[in-house]
Amino acid sequence: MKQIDPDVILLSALADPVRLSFVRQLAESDGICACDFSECCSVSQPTISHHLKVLREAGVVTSVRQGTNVIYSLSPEFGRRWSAIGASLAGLVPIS
Amino acid sequence: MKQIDPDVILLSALADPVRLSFVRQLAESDGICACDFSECCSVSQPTISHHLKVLREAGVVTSVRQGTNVIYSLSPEFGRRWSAIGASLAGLVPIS
DNA sequence: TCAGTATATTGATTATTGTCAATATTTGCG
DNA sequence: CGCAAATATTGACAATAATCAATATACTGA
Repeated sequence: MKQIDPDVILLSALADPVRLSFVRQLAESDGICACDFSECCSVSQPTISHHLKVLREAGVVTSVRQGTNVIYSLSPEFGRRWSAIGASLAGLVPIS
Repeated sequence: MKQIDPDVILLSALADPVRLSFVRQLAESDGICACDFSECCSVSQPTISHHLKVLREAGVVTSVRQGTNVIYSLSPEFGRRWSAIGASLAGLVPIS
């Protein structure tokens, strides 16, 4: 069944050890070259590219080209979306 | 690959449309009988039981028996865990 | 204890997802 | 243009997860 609920898409994007590792790295920096993700998780270049695509389509990350490189960053909307889901699921206070 | 990261386990538990629907319902109430989840998602009783087990083992819900029924509730720790993950991934302010 | 109801488990099947090798595309530079 | 480097896509396969039918277990009340 293809997902339509954007929250399920977002959660699915994060629910993978490789992708969550990527996001954790991105949370610590202002932008990471796709080529630098290969250091962490012993997966192939196509697999890295695939995971980054999943994160991008879920709205977790954004990307910009710089020459032959592509720089990935956390999406500026991600924090707000996380907060909103937390508000609806656990009664947390959403970001205003 | 079996998951060990508890955050991946938590996110995986939520990253399913049926389970997220259950959690949304639980967020609106103080406790729901397992038998009452059958109304929403047109899945069989064993499937409901399976999904509730996934949520329980991930720490999202807790359960208590009341007679032949089992009442499920959101785990009291869930909000804090959500908040902590948001803090680490998106720089959100964690619950104190 | 027995019958009835609710929930859980087992086993099998199907659907989805992660992974890689091979290849294509994009970009910068002589 | 032609080459090299970085990233993306395709196609195939393996691993994982969702689902159900059948069955087992737990509890209540007669």
